[in-house]
Parts: sequence; structure tokens; C-alpha cells
Amino acid sequence: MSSPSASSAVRLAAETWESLFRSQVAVMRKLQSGPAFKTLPVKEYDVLFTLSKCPSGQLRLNEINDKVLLSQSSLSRLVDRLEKRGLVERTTAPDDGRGVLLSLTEAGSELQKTIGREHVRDIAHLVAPALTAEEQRELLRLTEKLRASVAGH
Amino acid sequence: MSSPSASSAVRLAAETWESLFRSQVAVMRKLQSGPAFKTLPVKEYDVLFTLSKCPSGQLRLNEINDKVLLSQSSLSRLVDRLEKRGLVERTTAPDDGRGVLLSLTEAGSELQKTIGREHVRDIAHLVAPALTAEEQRELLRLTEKLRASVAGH
DNA sequence: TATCGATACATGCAAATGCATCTAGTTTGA
DNA sequence: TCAAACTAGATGCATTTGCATGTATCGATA
Repeated sequence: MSSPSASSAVRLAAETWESLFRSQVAVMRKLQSGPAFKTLPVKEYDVLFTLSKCPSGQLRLNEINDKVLLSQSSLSRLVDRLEKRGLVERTTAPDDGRGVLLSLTEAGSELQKTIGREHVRDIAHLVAPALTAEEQRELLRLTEKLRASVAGH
Repeated sequence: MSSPSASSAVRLAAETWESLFRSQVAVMRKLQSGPAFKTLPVKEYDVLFTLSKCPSGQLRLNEINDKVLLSQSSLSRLVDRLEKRGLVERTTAPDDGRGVLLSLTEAGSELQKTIGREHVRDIAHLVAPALTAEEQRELLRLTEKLRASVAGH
């Protein structure tokens, strides 16, 4: 790796990230301003969604925390709000007395599905006109590869 | 567009967005926890960065607001904080008495460069090992295409 | 050019967030 | 086996955020 190519490699990485970030901002802007999130903020929906996708139906708080951009304390209180609205339930983890398992209530599951249907439609309206199916598959592959690499330090 | 392919198109778009979003979360997590942002929060740095990249050196608040995921009022107060620290300057827009032009002070420009150098290095350490240069160029192209499409409604 | 609606930004206030810290349960190792 | 270090999550408190609204300016129209 020669010196000039190293510097251009750094620049390329920075520009790639910048572009990824700005596109995320642009899409998220549109999504969260839609009517789907009048009843529930996006971040709270995201927790319901994450739970709905998990096979066991239960997740530890620290597992959820890995998926969302929130501090541990903010997530704890976000879950307080969801619990107060009767959308999720906290249970002490059976194998670790310190841990908390979170699961959807029936109402939480219903609300997730209702918002989810509309949300997915909104996403499609933004993404489908922008990129071909082939491009979407490639974008999916690249972002997943990036996420996996970053998650594994 | 037949019915089954329409539904799978919707699913693909949703999965693509989900992956893009989660990768952004994973990368941002790492970036903002680095030492580069001990002195200045990422969102505040982002405003300095945006100003530094702009050829005229001045931007209207609403132009900046398009680039960041903040409400108008939050940006207004974020700028208050930057101004109080002497990093930016507000000027009334010459052609529009309602508008405010924002520009970097010398101190703001210095701080942006200092943080920016470290920030760019951090980005490279995360992105370069994850994707080849060719993949990064493709990711850059796809996210820019998505952003442009979404921005144009 | 006087009025009315729209736009740009600021501000009061309630809610959400993060940092530091606390409590309780778990693991380690002498 | 027991104390010390570690981990998961909750909580006090100051900061940040967004919603609703306020103020000032702009632009269109009659």
C-alpha cells in the first residue's frame, strides 16, 4: 500500500460513509414524518419490530441495545414507556438474575403489525423508484457486509 | 407488475432499508464513542463539517437542516451552543431579512479540521477492512442515487 | 400599496436523552 | 468459599430535543 493510494483509500472510505449516512438521514426524515408514526415514535416502533422479528419472541435489553442508537439508560426508559402503554412485558431472565427479557404483549404485537404494514409501504414508495431490484440486492449485500464487519470489531 | 412480484418487491425494499439502517447504527455507534467526540458531540461536529465543505463558506439554517436529522428548533439551539462557544457566526442573509447565514469562525474551522482528521481515520479503520475499494465505490454510488431520488420526493 | 398567506427562524415548555452512579446478581481466583 | 472485580439494568439530574407557537419578513393579489 503506497502512500498516495493509502490517502485515497482513506478518502474513499470517508466519502462512502458520508454518502451512506446522508442517504439514511434523507430516507429516515421522510419515513418518520409519515402518519404511521403519529401514535408511536419511530424508536419505540423499532423495539417492537425487533421483538417481532426474533424467533423466541424474547430479547434481553442489551441485545436490543445493540440494534438501536440509544444509550443503555435511554433504552431502559423507552422500555418503561412501552411497558406503561401495555405494549411489552419485562421478565427476569431465568438463567441470569440480573438480566431482563422483553417480550411483546398481544396489544404490542397488534400495534407493531398495524404500523409495520404502513411503514413497509412507505419504505417501498421511497426505495423502489430509486433503485432497481438488482441494485437493491447489491445495496443490501454491501450494507450487511459492512454491518457484520463492524459488529465483529 | 404482477401481484406476487409486487409483494416481493416491497419486501426487498424493506429489507434493503433495514440493512442500510442497521449498518448506519453499527458504524455510528463506533464512531461517536471514539475520543474524537469528547470535546464536541457528533451532531455539532456535523454542522461544522457541513459548513467547511460548502464553497461559499456560508449556509442558510434551512439548508443545513436538510442534511441533518434534527427538527428546525433543535438545530436553532444547536447553533446557539456553537455560537456561544465561538465556533460559528450568525449573519442576517443579505437577500432575505428572515434568513440567517451561518459561517465558521477561525476557531470553528480549526476545531473542525482537528476533529475531522481523527474522524476520517476512524471511518477508514471501520470501512476499509469491511469492503473492497470497488465495493465502496458501488456503495457510494447506490446510496447517493437513493439520496438524490428521495430528496427529489 | 394594503392585506393576507407563506416562509425563516426563535422561544416556552414538556418530554426524551445521556452521563454518572447505584443496586443487585454473577464470575473469578486465592 | 468468600471477597473482589465484573456485568445487567435502574435512577437522579442536567442537557438536548421536539411540538406548538411567536415574531419578523417576504411574496402574491386585489
